[in-house]
Amino acid sequence: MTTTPPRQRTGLSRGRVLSAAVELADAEGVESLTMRALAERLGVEAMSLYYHVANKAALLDGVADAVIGEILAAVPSPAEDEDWRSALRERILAARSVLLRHPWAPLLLTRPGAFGPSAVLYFEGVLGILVRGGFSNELAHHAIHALGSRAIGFAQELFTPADAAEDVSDGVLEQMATQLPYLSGMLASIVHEADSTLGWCDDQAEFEFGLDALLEGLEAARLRARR
Amino acid sequence: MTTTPPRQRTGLSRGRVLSAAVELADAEGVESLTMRALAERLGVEAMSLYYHVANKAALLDGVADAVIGEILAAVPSPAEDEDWRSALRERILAARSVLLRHPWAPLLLTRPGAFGPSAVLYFEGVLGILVRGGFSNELAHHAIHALGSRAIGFAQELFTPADAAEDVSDGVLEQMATQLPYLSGMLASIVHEADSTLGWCDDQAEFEFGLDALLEGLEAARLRARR
DNA sequence: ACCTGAACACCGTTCAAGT
DNA sequence: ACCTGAACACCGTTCAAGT
Repeated sequence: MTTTPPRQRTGLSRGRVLSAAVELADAEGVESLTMRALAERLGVEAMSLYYHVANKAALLDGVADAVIGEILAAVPSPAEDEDWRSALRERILAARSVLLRHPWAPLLLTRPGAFGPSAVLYFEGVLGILVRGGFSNELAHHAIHALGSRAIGFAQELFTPADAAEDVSDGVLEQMATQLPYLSGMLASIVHEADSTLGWCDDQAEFEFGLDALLEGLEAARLRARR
Repeated sequence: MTTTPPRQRTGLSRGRVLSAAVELADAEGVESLTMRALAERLGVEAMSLYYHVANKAALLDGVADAVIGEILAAVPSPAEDEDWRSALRERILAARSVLLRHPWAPLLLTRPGAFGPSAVLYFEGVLGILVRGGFSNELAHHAIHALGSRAIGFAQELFTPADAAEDVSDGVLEQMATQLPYLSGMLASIVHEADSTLGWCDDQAEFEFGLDALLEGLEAARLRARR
């Protein structure tokens, strides 16, 4: 009898495949999450993965739901006396703190098939907070749509003045002023803001501002509905 | 002298490559937008594309900006006497109507490099509406972040009760009731809603509800800032 | 039941070469 | 200046085969 090498001999499983995929994405980025690289990380041949996962799309769906599972574990259960707004705010910011550890997750979460069993449980919690807080089923449904990806802790943006910031260094801002008066004015103002010490925008602060604006609008809608 | 075949002999250009890419994505989906397929559509060899576009990433960035260019052409210029809220609402809904013709566009627009010259012009317009409407540069900046992808007409969601709808047909809803009381309650309510005739959710109505909630929250923030 | 090896069709991209 | 052909490294996935 020869002793096996000190590699794990537990055999694969869907769970081990998915958690290895999360680790790989964390370490090397999603673009490096290939069937072959994942197999190598598990000390196995690429084709072995197909026994535990139907195909690459199913793998990515599973990884997305695994991230939401991680969120579920991190999310606090609302206190009895807490109002809906701060309970929901707390839950969403907890979800966000998990996503910050997995910057690649939003890409997977916005794929069509990403809505899995953990997502169902997560939204059950969100919905419970809303309904117990006085939202009708219909209004709570609209509220969840209104939150969009913010409900799970991320906001998709494409406005990145940071990219334009490089060009602003020399006299380009003066040149911009005639063609883009509002943007150049805003950039000039923001440079002088004290609290934008690192980078142009404080992502966390912007996320919370947007979340609070939305929550305020939803509260107004709730009050109107009660009449 | 032999006559050339009736194919366009204009030669390639960055513009022709990009508009052909948009057409291809519209017709076959983004996943079919490969360098080889795009070349074939243009009656040219795949490698010829690299003369007009640095690589595939640059191609996708260009396509994303081309879509925003289309949005720019469709967006109305606000009337003189229009208040910021309805002017911005109108602009965003016009952007959305363009994106509905390119369902694949959000995927490209949320890529890191998608913020191009047309996006700059688009946000210059948004910012102008806000500043003329009484927002300070700082608050307008926060407002643009708060709008996120909604500013260009789409909302990223992953809450798709429609996917769960299939399973609800038989007695599963009763089975759900104990484990997922809130979701099963909401699903039961929504089925009975009159105006959800086709499908579960009216995407356009949900988008407008979320947009209006956000605009209401932003207006409240503006009023607070003026004091 | 679980894993493998060889092979296939398809990518993006390089490089030297044509006109 | 603009386009091409052949080749390379790398994908996801099939299939028949091993244990």
